[in-house]
Amino acid sequence: MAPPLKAPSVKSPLTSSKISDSSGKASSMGLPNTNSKPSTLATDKSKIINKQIEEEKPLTEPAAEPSDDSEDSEDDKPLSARHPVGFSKIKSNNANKGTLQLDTKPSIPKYEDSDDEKPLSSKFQSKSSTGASTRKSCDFDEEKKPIVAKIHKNGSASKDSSIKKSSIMLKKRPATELKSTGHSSQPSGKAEPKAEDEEDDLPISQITKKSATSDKKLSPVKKITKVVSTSLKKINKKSKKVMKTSNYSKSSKVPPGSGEGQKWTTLIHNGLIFPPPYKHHGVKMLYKGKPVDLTPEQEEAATMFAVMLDTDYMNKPKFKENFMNDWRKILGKKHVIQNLEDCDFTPIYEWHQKEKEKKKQMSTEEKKAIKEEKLKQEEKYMWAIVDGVKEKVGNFRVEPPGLFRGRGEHPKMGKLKKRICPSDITINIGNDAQIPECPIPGESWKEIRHDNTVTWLAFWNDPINPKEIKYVFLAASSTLKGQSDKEKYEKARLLKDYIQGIRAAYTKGFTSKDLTKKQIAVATYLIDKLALRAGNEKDDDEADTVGCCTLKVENVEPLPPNSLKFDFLGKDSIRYQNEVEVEPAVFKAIQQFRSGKKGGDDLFDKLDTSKLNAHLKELMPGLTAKVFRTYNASITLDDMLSRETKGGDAAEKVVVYQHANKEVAIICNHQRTVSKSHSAQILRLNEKIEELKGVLEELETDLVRAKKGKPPLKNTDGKPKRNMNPEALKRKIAQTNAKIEKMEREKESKEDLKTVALGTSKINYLDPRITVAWCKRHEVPIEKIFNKSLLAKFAWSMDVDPSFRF
DNA sequence: TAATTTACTTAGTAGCAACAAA
DNA sequence: TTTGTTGCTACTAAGTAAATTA
Repeated sequence: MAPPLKAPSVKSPLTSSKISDSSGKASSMGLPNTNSKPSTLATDKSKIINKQIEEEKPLTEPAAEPSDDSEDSEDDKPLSARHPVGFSKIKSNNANKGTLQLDTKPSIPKYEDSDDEKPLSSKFQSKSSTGASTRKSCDFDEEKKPIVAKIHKNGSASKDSSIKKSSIMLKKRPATELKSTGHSSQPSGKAEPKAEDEEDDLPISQITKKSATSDKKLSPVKKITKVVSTSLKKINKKSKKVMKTSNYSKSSKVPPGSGEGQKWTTLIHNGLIFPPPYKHHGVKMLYKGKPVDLTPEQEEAATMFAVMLDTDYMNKPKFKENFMNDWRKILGKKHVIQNLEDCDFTPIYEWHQKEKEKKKQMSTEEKKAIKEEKLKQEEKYMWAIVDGVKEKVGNFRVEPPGLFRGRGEHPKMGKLKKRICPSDITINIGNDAQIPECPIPGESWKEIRHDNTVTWLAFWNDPINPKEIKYVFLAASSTLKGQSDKEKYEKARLLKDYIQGIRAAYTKGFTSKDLTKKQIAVATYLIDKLALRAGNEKDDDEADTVGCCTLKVENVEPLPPNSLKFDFLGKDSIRYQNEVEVEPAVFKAIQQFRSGKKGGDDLFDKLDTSKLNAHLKELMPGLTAKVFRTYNASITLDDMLSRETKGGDAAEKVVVYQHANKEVAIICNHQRTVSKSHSAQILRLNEKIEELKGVLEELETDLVRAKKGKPPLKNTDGKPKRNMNPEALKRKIAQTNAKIEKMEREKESKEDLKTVALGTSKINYLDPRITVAWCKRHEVPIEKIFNKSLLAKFAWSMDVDPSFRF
């Protein structure tokens, strides 16, 4: 049996003082191999065959069959034989599970626990309508009904305001009408019937007719070509794309595919809101102890720096250097301020603190009034109407100027992020929609596009790195985002059918004579086993972080006989530290890849993400490196929930869920910095526990006395205590014990999770249908797991069949 | 084929509001 | 009522990956 893996420990350079490896919660780092149930192998194989017959989908040959013998020889082995490590925890449990019958209904997994099979009442469905993103017509709809236009609002329960009525017609597109990928979320085959029902509100013919009207009598295809008129250069490409998807126009009911081609037919929005202009405060900073006069522009930059005086950035010379270089440009060469060391920003800092304090001290009414005023100003920017559906816009506020807060050792940290003007911004909007008024008088947008093959509403070039683009997108609750979210999970589910073959293939590749093939095999293994990111190439003007393909020799240390010690900075400069036993062939391969290289050389010198992904695509259609993360995260959740959910009340089941969530977060190395108050909180808990232990001791003494018929001892302050009978004392002792235990658990859990971020995986990696179906099966209110935003984001998953398994 | 551009997803955190405990 | 804690949201940086260009 492989030794348990160490959890990646936790130390970002930026925060190194705050974080330390919490635990070595060993078992948790094991590779989620739940797919490896021997029993499901056969099932999966039959699935592949069924799918191909049913869908006439030749696709890429499922990698499940790299060759007949390889399949026989590999798949027949328990997965543990091929992945002796990393499976430590889950593997052993799975070993007991190998009794499933071959299931002829491909997408309906069988359950060991027959209770699980019982679909709960559909009360759940109705519950989902309380979520922020209901499929029901909202008040807004009702109001608009008389004007044929019906806008379905997606993504918020907040009050509506009017978006200017447009010449185009509005129709409903419920989120449940997401494009089916052939892997229905409804194993029962009743895939998303709701959409049709709801569309009944508006007869198809009517919709089509309206669309035609809105299209100014253009035939749909013509119209699309017209809408897609970004630039002459692009017309050919776009037309091709459009042709591919043009059959959508047969019925407006079919939402445009999100994968490629057309994303929308009509798009209306009001542009963006800009931050208010800078307000000169006149507080003078000191230079060599003397107050300095600054122009508003100079003062603005000084203030940006001053408000960061209490951040970690002040300990970063690069931050200060970059700031000073940019500030100097504003100050001018001859300015009295010549170096940062002689600057004293505290007067501005203190002024800012006072302003914050003032704000805090405002009465509730004042705060409310300000909030309402802000809402009033922003309301019109908050929404877009996409194909007649009112959708929330994600980031409708233009980013304000400030100092760049790059993470880790970012070479550009501290640089001045200049103010974005309308003339920096390109707007994307429907051809027939009114072009948003530029909110700053006398200025105008950089460009207006009408590109319906993209989902962004606007963009500007990042002032820090002009090659980078900042986009304005719809919110996560929007239909468009929901659709691609669902597609993401469907792709990950598809990997389930191929994973055995892929694993067999890369295992073969470990000993390939072709070095590129060998590196691809080992890299894929690491991505699968350790959930590493792909690792794109990075520029020199970014923080020096790596992913799998960009690992350096110094990041992976072989520890004989067959372990690897990983230590590198990944995304966001979060440190990944892990020591893991690997297959001997992998160990040997890594040694070979390292030989003759220096520490800073690429470990996989024959490899980059495009080569890797090109290879993965040969194994499964659409497969890329990141799919493994989604797959391993979701299958781990599904597996852990099914194994660990026992009886008990909802609260106990929520604990099971959180435990599974935590395992996934650890696998994905999702970290957070330890909160400033963490140690104080632990200290306080310890004090309380000690106090309770004291009480317990007294009670026990009293019990002994009470049994002898003696009165209790006096209190610590000398006062007499109430005389209780032994039974009452026993009850009290039990209560106190329970309290102590609860606090101990609380403390343990707090300590355990202090560096683990649970939210990231919930938002991005865990198929919400697993959660929703589990909640339905076990009568756990979904609100216990998903907050309001997640309910809105995952609206598309709410009607999943309770029997759904990933 | 490599480099660049484009479009999108994934990520941690600051700040604040809601809630709980004292 | 005050203070501490928790959880949510907005924010924006930093990834992935495909398409396009040189």
